Amino acid sequence: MSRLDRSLIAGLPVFQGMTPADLDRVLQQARSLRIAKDQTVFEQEGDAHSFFLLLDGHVRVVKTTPDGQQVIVRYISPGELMGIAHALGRTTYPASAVAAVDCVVLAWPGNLWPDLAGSFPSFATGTYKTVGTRLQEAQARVVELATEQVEQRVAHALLRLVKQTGRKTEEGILIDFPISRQDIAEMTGTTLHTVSRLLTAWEEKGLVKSGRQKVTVVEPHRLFALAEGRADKG
Amino acid sequence: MSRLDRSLIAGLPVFQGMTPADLDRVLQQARSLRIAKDQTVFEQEGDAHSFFLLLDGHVRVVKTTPDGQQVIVRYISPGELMGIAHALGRTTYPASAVAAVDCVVLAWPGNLWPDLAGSFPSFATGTYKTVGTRLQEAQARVVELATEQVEQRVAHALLRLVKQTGRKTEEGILIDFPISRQDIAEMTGTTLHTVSRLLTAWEEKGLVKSGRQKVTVVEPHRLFALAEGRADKG
DNA sequence: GCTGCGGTTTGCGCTGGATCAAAGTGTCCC
DNA sequence: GGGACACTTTGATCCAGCGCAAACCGCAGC
Repeated sequence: MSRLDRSLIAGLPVFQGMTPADLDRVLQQARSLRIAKDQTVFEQEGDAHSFFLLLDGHVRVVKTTPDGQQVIVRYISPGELMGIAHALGRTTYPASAVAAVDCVVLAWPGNLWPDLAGSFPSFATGTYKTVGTRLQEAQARVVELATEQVEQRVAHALLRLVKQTGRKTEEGILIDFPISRQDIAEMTGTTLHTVSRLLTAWEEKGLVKSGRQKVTVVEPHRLFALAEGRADKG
Repeated sequence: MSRLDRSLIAGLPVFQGMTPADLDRVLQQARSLRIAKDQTVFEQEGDAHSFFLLLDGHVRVVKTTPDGQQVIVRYISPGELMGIAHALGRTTYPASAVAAVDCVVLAWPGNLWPDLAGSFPSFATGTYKTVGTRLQEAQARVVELATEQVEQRVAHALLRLVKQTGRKTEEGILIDFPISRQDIAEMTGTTLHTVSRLLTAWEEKGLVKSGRQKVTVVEPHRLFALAEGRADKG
């Protein structure tokens, strides 16, 4: 296996405050993996053998209900940790992770966690901060689902994606990986039909442009107004 | 202030593995507070000055939307931590906590967290385990809200309460604090009207008994079947 | 006991979105 | 170039659950 260069991870929030030597030691324990599009990184209910850092690509974290319905919990962007069940004392993954595009990830054996967290307190703190953010996000989504109408929820979901993975183009801000109506529906608890109708309505109003597995937000501020429930003139 | 006895907290999951001397040292840093019914323990967005352990009573954790709608995030039972924003590197509380009945809590200054976590690793681990559980719960609720009908969601909510705070009576399992239709509605993203209709329907089928701010689950297994979406005969 | 208040029940009409169905369209692959 | 497949659009229908309104009830305080 080729040696991993510390420049891969230096500068990431989770590794802040670590010396180059520390980074090398951490990297020595990791394996680098290539995950093809639509392959799973880890499986819901599966034994939590590893935890991961996404280096490149985009990963969908999905929960499946007993009757087969899927809900997209979040998207992971490069530089983020995933599968960190071990850090929270769990032994199975609570969800599945599927590559939305071809990905590169680093994987550490899960049982290494206590060791790493002990040796590198700033790594531990960084991880817990991530967890805190995700807990808060999850609770925010509970509030959203409990109080908002579908239109607002879809608007919020798009804005979140724009913020997380938006890439500026001349048309507006493009969500930087293939995403279908179905995916958006699974993020917001609605159906692909309703999402499709919303997007065409928004497109007519000039808020977004969208195509096959592709969404570009043209006027984020107006979409935001919509998400907040403020009526949109035009 | 009266000295706090370690028997108050010995045996709680979060303090597992600590010596009596350790417990005393931790307790020395805490203040004990009495919170009257409907008083708030901490406020959403407020500066996270402390973290808390509920000794006695029941606390409602509530998020309020900009337009004033409330969502009940969870109920805290005796022995549980709350307001642990500090442990996750946050500086404000993401929600409010309101006493559902008269309560007794222990409060530690928030800035003591790194100190305590450093000195008592098992306390830190215990806390993170709690956080892990809550994250998972929150995600489970996202899935619930995204995929289930109101009837199933309300059934799930009641079952969760029963498990958490149920007290056996001759009629069935009573939820051990005053809870209104409105409260249940705010836990499940519906209206008190719908909750009321559901409860009367269930009462007719003999699944539950309920009254003013009071719910008793008579047949948990049948309610569970309902929550899972399996039709109920009779 | 009566009165007031907060909580609960119930009826009714309406509508946001789900469901079902079918036809369009972009893209990859042979 | 021509399928074929996956994704998307659009129409038509239906109903779960919301909003509104009004009555009802249990409990605390006077």
